[in-house]
Amino acid sequence: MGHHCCSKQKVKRGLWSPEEDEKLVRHITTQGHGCWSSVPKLAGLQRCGKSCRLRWINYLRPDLKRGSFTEQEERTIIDVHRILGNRWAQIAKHLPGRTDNEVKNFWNSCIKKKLIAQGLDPNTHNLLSSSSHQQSSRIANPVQTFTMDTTTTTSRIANPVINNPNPPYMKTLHDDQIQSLITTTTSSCDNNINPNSLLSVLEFACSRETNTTPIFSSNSSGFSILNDNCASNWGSAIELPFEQQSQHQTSQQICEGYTVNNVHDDRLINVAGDKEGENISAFDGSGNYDFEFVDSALMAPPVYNYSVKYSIDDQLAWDC
DNA sequence: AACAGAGGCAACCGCGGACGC
DNA sequence: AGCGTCCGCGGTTGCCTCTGT
Repeated sequence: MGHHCCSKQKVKRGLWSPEEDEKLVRHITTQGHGCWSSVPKLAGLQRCGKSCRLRWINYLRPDLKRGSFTEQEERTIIDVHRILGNRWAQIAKHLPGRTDNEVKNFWNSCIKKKLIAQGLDPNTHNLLSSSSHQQSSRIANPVQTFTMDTTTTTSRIANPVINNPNPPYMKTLHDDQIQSLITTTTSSCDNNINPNSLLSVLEFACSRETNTTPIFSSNSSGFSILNDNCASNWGSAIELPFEQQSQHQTSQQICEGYTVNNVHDDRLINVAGDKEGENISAFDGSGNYDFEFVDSALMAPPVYNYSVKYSIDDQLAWDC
């Protein structure tokens, strides 16, 4: 069965010839694509509009980056996938010059196997050995909205990002423990967070406060926040001197070993050099990280600060 | 050299949402 | 409100190339 958009006409299928590519490129660069369904006729192609669109987006667009994925791109894909799942188009927005199709293919052919080889479930990013119990219960009872419980937290959150399959601090949380950690309070936020992921909890906390979708990511120097609206965001994390940390914090211990400090502070954070102005991370050299989330659209931004305190052992684990 | 199997990737398919009439 | 069309997305397919025997 052909596409409904082209069922009436005789269309060619399969691989595109260089001549067809040339026709399509010439048409779009001179006329723009306009309505895709009219492109084949105007460009003199025996293809359906859908096929033309796909060919242009995935292959002929001039801003596409060709070649292998870099390690940093791979890490970005993994980190964003952990938050968003198989939303390839959203993930691709974090990778300038890459298409959703390319990211999807790379995931299926390469990253997926790497994660499995590391003992991680590519769907949940949790350890394969411990994920089945939690995964099944989460599917059966999906959690849509959360806020953090500030009083009943006793267990450390497992970190799904790290590669070491058996880190000494890794603990598996059962659902009742997760529920004691996180409680549902709001219906206005549709974030679907993975309560096993510290980063996911932080991501939720920020998005709840700012109505944006910051994506936390780990890298060799600590954490970053990948701004969902910024394609070239990897360079946007700024290290702040730790002494700039706010003096007016209200602490929320989200689990043993981890504290999130929620700061409502009038102090204007210097975001010079950060074009998007969306994220800042600071490291004081003693195992304390401080997140300060700033809305770049505001000149005198409300500042939401998040500190995560953890041991040097944990830092090493993040770095590996 | 010939063949088979595996892997990578481009393209297709079907669905759902947005939009206009 | 209902219908048709278009577009974008994620899942899937199938072809081509590579690698091992």
